Amino acid sequence: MNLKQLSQLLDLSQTTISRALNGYPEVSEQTRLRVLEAARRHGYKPNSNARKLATGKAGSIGYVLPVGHNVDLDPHFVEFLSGLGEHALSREVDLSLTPAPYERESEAYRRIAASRSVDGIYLSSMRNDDQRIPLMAQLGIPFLAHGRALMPADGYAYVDIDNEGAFHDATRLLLQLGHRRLAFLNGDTDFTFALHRLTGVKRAMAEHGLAPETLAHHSAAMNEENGYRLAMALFDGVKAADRPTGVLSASMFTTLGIVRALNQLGLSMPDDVSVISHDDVFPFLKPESFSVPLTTTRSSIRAAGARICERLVNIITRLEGDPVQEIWPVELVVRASTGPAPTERKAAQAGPKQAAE
Amino acid sequence: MNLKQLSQLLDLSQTTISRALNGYPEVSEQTRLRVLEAARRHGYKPNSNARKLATGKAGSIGYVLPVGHNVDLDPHFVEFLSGLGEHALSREVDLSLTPAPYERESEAYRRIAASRSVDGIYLSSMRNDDQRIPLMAQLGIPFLAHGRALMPADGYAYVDIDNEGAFHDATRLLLQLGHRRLAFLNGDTDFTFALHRLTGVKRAMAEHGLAPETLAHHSAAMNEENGYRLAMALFDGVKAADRPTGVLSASMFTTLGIVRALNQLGLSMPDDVSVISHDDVFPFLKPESFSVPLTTTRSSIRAAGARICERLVNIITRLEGDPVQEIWPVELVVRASTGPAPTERKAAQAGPKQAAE
DNA sequence: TATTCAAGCCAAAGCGCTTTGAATATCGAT
DNA sequence: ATCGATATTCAAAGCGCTTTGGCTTGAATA
Repeated sequence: MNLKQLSQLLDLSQTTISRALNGYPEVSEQTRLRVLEAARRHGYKPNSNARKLATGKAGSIGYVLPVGHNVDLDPHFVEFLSGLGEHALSREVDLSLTPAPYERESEAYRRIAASRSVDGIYLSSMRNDDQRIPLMAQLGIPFLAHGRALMPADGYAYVDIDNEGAFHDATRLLLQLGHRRLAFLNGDTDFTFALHRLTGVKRAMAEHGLAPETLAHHSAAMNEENGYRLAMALFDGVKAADRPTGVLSASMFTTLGIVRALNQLGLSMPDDVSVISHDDVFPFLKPESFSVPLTTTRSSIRAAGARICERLVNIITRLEGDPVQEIWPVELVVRASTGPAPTERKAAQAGPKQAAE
Repeated sequence: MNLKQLSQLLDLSQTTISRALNGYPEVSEQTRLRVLEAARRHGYKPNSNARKLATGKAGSIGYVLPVGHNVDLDPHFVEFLSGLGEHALSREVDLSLTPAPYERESEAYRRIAASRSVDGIYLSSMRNDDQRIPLMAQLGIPFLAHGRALMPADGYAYVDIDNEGAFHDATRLLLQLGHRRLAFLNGDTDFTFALHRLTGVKRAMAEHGLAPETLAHHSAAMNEENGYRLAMALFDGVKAADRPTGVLSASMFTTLGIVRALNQLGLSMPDDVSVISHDDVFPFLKPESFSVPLTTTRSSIRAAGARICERLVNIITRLEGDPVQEIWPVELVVRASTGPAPTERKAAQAGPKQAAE
């Protein structure tokens, strides 16, 4: 059933039907009802491609899905998607995923832009010197970044969280608890968020007079395996006086690995080691779901998804004019995985003594 | 830049340009080269909506994304998506996600079908009496299910894994190891896969002369929390003679919770309890990533994603005629989390004695 | 030399919608 | 009875592509 057939059926022009269906005022209420009813009865839905061609609107948001053998879409994405989807629902937009290998990413963006298959593009996993930002500007397609690049710091719209602040505060907590030997199992520093976090950690250390070189910093993909491997390297066979007592972890999965390593080595949390993890608020893996509930820097990636959808739609409909940079504060939630540094505790038990380190 | 402009530029008809670009033979090689070169230089890409309208092909696969407050998209989806995306890339199709709350799911499918915005639909999370199968047939849109429904068992195309066989084999292993008190922390039995698995477990038990009522079976969403909660209910404060010695777990996340509970209760794996988990092969959480490497029933959900994309494209292009039901075997991978039942071991140590139970 | 045929190109007709500009009907006010 | 305003409807022109059917060539065939 298409417009023409329906119009013949009702003995009305296509114009009137189209207007009736799309809520234009220049249609009598009686006609509109008749049209609506007939459309419903015959299950008429406008052909979306024809409509898109006629209006020039795609009614969808685009995303380039990174694929390839070394690329693992991580579980963050699914949470993000949930948030996006929730909001997209209320705005009646679809999400269009275009798979592309990382090497041919820009080609994919160009194709999407030139073929006008989407109204706007959402960017994620921002890198330090992200080429996509100038590209988007050049292609003249509305876009919104989740996270920011380091280099072209301004002039484009993004939603990000305060990664630096979060890890600054987390580090400060460890320092306040007396920890002096810190480790940071960071994500891949090709990504800006990882660099921001590192900056936060170092800033807090500097504020407490600690040399940045004393930080054991490791950068790797955020998964269980790497968490375990790096934690083992940090703790296994290292004598107590030399090993870190405070560990910062970039993701819940990394933390899963850290905890396994600690368990295996018979080190306890927080007595031997305090751990603070970043938590993107996964419903399937919560900080309470650890043998010792984790102290975390918490920021819902799902909420970010919803917000990004909202803003991207606004950008597309030109409700949002000048590019807005939005940075969300991150909450530090103290649970049981953090405690006084071992030396501190010992000192406290033994009575006044020299300060640690 | 559109077709018309390009055609004027080259002083050729739109027809010829279109043919040259789409690889039709009735264009001289020389002309084709000229067209290709000009298109590249001016960055011409056909408007995808116009092309879709003209051809009636959408060049994309549709998926209805379940959203809502009680619906958590789980990490399985992201793995599945990776597989799908990898294959989609080679076939040059996009993936179109339409968010919809579960209650208004069928409306979403109807809209997608009527508006012809996609060429085919992929269905997942199949339920026992899944309404979508008759709906799809009624709407006359090509589709492929990941998993199957219980009721209309035939007449539609699906890719599924042999859940029954997998859990049968896993159960048999436990029984062969002498376990007699079994527990199964299953997924939500609204879903067919969960029912199939239960059937597998019971069949193996029957084969070994065990009454199905002796199985401690619990059905819940597959996450860490439920794994922990149910395992605690099973083991906490229950005397050794009464508690299960063999546990089957529906997912790695559930298992994460089970392991936490066992650790907390001081029960060891596999000495006190043997555990077999289903493993969908997540790159971010592997069976080796447990304090005791897990025995698993393994089936890559990513591979299923790739295969489903492949077959769906075949169905769309009518390369695949009659609906094919494809059921993948599942591998049982024995690692360290399974061992002889405690009573068996004791009996073996103490010399010949009566058989367990 | 006349005929046939393939190669290469084109004009125009859709695809199914939205939207412009114009036509008609209605009605109170003149 | 006339006019302008208002409400309602319509025919037709796109949107940018693909595809049908036909038109020229020039070479091969008879």
